[in-house]
Amino acid sequence: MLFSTRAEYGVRLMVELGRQEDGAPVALSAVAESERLPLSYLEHLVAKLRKVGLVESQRGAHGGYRLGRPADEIEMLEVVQALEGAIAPMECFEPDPEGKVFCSHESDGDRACATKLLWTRVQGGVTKALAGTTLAELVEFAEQHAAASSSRAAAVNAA
Amino acid sequence: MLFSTRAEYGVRLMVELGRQEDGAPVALSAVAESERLPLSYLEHLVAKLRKVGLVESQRGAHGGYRLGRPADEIEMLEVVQALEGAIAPMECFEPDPEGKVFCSHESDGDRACATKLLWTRVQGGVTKALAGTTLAELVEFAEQHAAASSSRAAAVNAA
DNA sequence: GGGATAACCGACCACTCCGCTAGGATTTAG
DNA sequence: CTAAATCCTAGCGGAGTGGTCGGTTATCCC
Repeated sequence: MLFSTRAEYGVRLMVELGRQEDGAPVALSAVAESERLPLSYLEHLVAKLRKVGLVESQRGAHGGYRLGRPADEIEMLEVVQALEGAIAPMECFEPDPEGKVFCSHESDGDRACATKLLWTRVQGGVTKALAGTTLAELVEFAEQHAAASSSRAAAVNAA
Repeated sequence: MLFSTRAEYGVRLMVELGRQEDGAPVALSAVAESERLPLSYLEHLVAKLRKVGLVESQRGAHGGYRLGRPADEIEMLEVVQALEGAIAPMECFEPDPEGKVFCSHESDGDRACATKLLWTRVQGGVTKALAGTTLAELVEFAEQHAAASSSRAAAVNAA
């Protein structure tokens, strides 16, 4: 398993927030119910997203969460990084501030990291996939899926 | 961390075997020493590689392991899969026999997997990177690195 | 044949992380 | 004031990681 459920749940949460096109905040309990996820666990995840500004919160009654930015300006790389921590294929890979990867064994002198070539490529593939996908895409995908599903349901009800 | 040390150690092992161009088997203890890895742990890893035919073993004195095929016919995807199990970005992704991904929540009817789009792309990126790299490439990379390292050492000795 | 060498095999173990719960404190709308 | 919501910290059971250990089998060399 490349990622844990934190990424899965967190992304689902972000999509759910993204579907709320007006700025009204969505209560976490609503998300928990519609996605059938444990509320108290979601609280931990949303805290991570809030810390990096991906979501904003409004406390008190009728409060909730909303996106910190428009969905089409949110790369999924940021989301997953906030939830899972830095994306590194291997223990010895420390994330360089500027996208580049760095192997902490490198200074060992001997050929410690023949594997660096491989992990660098893997990391490139992952970050490219994540950075190349915006939240808006996922929201649209979900919307289509929901429409298809509800029209199926309507057909069943009609029959 | 995308992968555990199993992949790291296992790949290092494969590279080490690949550097032995003649068919002579390499004792695991030799690999363990030159890569500074625990021998008894390597035994478990090499067992997985043997089970899928990536390496062959010769028992008894002067025995050891050799590659099951030429290094340039070994995709790293196979190696990593043998070591880490099927590459799936998320719990619900079951590996289809034919490269395609399949989400086990899909039949839920509701929009369970808006995230499928994202994980599919991620998985594509990873498998592409892994499948597009052969063991031969890594062996060559290690050889260059070793050459540079030893020539540096020679320079130091000469000075 | 008898060592020595090395692949095999299975059990076990400490530790960490994941997924989740519990309980409370704080803020805010009505 | 009170209900609803965010926020915060602590803990916890289970699973997986990263090994270790002891023993068994196969093979070469003398």
